[in-house]
Amino acid sequence: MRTSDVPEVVIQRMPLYLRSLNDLAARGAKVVSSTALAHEVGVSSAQIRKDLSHFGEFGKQGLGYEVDYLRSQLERILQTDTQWHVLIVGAGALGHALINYRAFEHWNYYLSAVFDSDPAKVGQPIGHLTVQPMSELCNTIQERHVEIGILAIPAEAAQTVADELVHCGVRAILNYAPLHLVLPEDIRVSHIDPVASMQSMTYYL
Amino acid sequence: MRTSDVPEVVIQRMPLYLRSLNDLAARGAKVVSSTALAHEVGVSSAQIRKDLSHFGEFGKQGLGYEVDYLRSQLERILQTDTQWHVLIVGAGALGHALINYRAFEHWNYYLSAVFDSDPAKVGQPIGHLTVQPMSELCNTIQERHVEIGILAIPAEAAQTVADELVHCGVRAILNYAPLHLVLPEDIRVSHIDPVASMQSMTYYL
DNA sequence: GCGTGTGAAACAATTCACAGCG
DNA sequence: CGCTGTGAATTGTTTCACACGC
Repeated sequence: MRTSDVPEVVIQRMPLYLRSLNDLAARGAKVVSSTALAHEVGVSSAQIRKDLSHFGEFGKQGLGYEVDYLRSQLERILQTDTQWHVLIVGAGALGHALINYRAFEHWNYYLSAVFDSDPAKVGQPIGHLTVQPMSELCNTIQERHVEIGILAIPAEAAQTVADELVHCGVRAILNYAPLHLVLPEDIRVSHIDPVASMQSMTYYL
Repeated sequence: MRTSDVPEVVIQRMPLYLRSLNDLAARGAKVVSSTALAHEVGVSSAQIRKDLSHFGEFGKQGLGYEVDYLRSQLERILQTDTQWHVLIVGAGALGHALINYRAFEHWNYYLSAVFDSDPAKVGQPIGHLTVQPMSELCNTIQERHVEIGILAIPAEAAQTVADELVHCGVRAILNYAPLHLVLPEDIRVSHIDPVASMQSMTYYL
């Protein structure tokens, strides 16, 4: 199947499947049915079968899916079997938390550098990194082949910094700043906004 | 319109509209058309008009929407015009970042308490809070009328703690732990998973 | 028998396009 | 004339239900 005809909602569910397969493997499961996996992930079994069918036939009729095999296939599809170089812009509390978040490295996302525009923060160590000045942004992206940027800065600066990241070669941005980034179509953007999540929930309360 | 017939995707977009209206107001805009707001938010103008129509008629034909009026209506709908009491479980790097994140208070989400199961962390100050032991969870929820819980703990503990939160009266959970929580239907859950967001992006790279 | 993979059917969301009103 | 609000049309997503193969 070609990239362009897999719906984006499907791509967003694939990581959930991968995560559950990982958990199942850790618990010693060798085989899993779509029904069992569905229960684990919180979706319907038909949805899992349909989603996976976009990429091939991974199961065995009457049996289910081999956990290790399906996991390796999902890792290949999501490209989590190769190393990615990531940088963070913003050395505040969020930047700290992200750098200390071990799950990134566990999933092959290596935090290569952290930047901040505040001269008082430049030079400070955070985890295994040292805060660099914004002037070194482009060089670092190109020298270390950074493909992904994380924006952990206030909204005011985010569009400008995002433009710079893209200009220097970054192709995906995880945006923690509360605004809609306008970027070229071929740049992937994911947006995390805890306040928006809260507001959606309080609607129902 | 009744709650139950407004699609969930619409509810998830409402906070984006509110945020942009806030920005527009800060920039001095008095009136905004669906086209202009759409540009700001990154959706189509028809979608904005359709979404808003679920809740009433807020615009003026030939003119657009009064920024302040629409904003106040969205705040009412999302219930961001009332104070909410929030607690955090997990006093790690993420817990620190969340406590220091001023946007919560700005939007009427007051962090009332932080808990951790690690005795070494109990008693430590974080921002304006002091880390409490898990044994005080239920009492605090009930005494301070906490409606929302944030899980900033490892996946292993998350289901157990979520069950406890719900048992003690919490009605919405913002879940940072990488697993699917199984909870009663009337409990709202939002899930934030940076790794899943990354994995969806690297699919396309 | 069991559970996948998949067309067909049902359902949901988005876009279109325009009547209607200020 | 400009822009909202909204049915109708389109497009997209999920569920159903069953043929097929282990």
